[in-house]
Amino acid sequence: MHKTLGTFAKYLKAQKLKFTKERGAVLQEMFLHRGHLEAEDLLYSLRRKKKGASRATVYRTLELLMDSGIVRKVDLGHGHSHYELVLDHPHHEHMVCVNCGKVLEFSDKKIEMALKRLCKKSRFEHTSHHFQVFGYCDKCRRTKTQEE
Amino acid sequence: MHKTLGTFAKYLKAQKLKFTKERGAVLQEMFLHRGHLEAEDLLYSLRRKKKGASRATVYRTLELLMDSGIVRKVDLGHGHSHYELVLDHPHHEHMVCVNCGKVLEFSDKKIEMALKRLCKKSRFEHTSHHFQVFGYCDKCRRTKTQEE
DNA sequence: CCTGTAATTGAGATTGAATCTCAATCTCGA
DNA sequence: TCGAGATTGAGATTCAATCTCAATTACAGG
Repeated sequence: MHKTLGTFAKYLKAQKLKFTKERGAVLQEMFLHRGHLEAEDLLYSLRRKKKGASRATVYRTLELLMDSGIVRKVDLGHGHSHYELVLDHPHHEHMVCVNCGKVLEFSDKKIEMALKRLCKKSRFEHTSHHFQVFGYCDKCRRTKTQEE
Repeated sequence: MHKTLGTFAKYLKAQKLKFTKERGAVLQEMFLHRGHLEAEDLLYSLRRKKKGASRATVYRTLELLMDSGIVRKVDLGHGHSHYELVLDHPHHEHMVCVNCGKVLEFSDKKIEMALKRLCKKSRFEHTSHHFQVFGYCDKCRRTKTQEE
């Protein structure tokens, strides 16, 4: 947290932006929850603690956190965004359980290599990608089988 | 088209639903445009031809077309859905140019295999997935380089 | 070809995520 | 400490998508 806070402060200063308690609160909340967080959850979580920040500020701050490389936006196929801390967490993909919503992370060198090769073939300059796999996690798979 | 129309009619009958001119028009429009179509574009395209179908009907019909396996929903990372005909078009992934919006399709056995293996390892029952790659298509890549 | 009924439609309201507006407030460097 | 310029928040707005419900339509059975 301390290090990340420093990164954020440095980023803000470089952009001639200001460090405010609202911005600090949003970053702190991201650390508290870890995992994949929705903007609305973050908003209500802050409200409950009376450390409010308006909806607009939450979204604006998340934007800044992304620009400074502290947070990344995650698409879990829910039709709205989730956010996660980058930290020492390298790029990865997500498996989403369509029954309980659980999210597993994975990454695979073979897939990365294959993608690189495909882009080259299509003369496509890759900048980023999203890969969401949907299905049933171990637990829900078992439950489902019993019910049938 | 004829064959697909038959499939749709059969599906509707089996579900005790009715074949209406609005539903026919939506399916026809999907054939006219091919490629990846947004629901709103489809709506306005129909309106221009006075073969209207309300927004509600367009969305409802797309839902039916998906249930009957004629159309599939595509996530191109735009924050809203696109739709494409399934036809003899097997499953594939998308490369989206962030500059001009062009969409390239690809699919890769190696990636499929790797994914299968990963799911097995995580005891995850795969049902579907979305894979969007963002970057610059050949043309935009060249233009971009010149401008720098 | 009729008819009755259950499905369908469309206009407009509603939802939910996300963004915008702008007057009041706050931050921070000089 | 002061003031310019950044920030905030309440509420309006946008946009995709869904819902509501009265009026309309399709179609199976007679």
